[in-house]
Amino acid sequence: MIKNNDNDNMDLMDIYNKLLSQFGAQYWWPAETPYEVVIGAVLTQNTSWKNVEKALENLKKENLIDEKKILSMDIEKLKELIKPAGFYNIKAERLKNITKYIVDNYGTTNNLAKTEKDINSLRNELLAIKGIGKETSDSILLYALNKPIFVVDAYTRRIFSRCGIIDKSMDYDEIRLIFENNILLNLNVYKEYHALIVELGKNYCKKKNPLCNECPLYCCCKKLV
DNA sequence: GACCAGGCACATC
DNA sequence: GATGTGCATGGT
Repeated sequence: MIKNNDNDNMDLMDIYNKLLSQFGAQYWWPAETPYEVVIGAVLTQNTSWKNVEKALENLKKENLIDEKKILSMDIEKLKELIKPAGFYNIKAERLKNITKYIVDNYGTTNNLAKTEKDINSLRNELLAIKGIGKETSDSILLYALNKPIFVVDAYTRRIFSRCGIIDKSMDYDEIRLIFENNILLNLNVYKEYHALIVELGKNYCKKKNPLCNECPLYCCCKKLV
């Protein structure tokens, strides 16, 4: 897929293996329960994970990682607790929205994970919730519900367009399908690949350093510069 | 002080 | 359909 002097025909699985050997397994998502994944997925929208951790810690201190408690609690109190994660007014609404969907239709996130419905049906249900877009829904499907769907985020777009594998103009699902059609259909690979992309992005592929020769994928990118 | 972070909805053209 | 903007805190 990529051709250059250092790596001929590197495909998406080669890149996966390269990242895995560089960074090691990430064991995502960092959460103790599926519902904590749901909360984290909403809180991390356009927000660094460090800030999300502070908000999650506030909720954990009061034993609030619980669907019924979040649903019934005062929204102003919820805003206060998640404030460190930013955008707290809209995120409190979004947490209420998705939690109401879970409780009304499945009771708990654990029950939701056990449903017989296919991935596409579940995805459409999640996308119908106000505040849940594609990345958030797919993060929940993959990491909370253990459904094999590839998560595309800003790092995925940035890194793989710099590598020339995808085009910047491609929309979310086009990019997602490129990955799903070119990597092993394996839950663990899906989980690790996205986590490894984030790890790579945080360390080497920020907006400010578009090309860093320390980057494990430098060999793939430099021909493009 | 500017810029950025594991998005999303909405307005406008 | 593409592009722009508001939402907000905390780290670099």
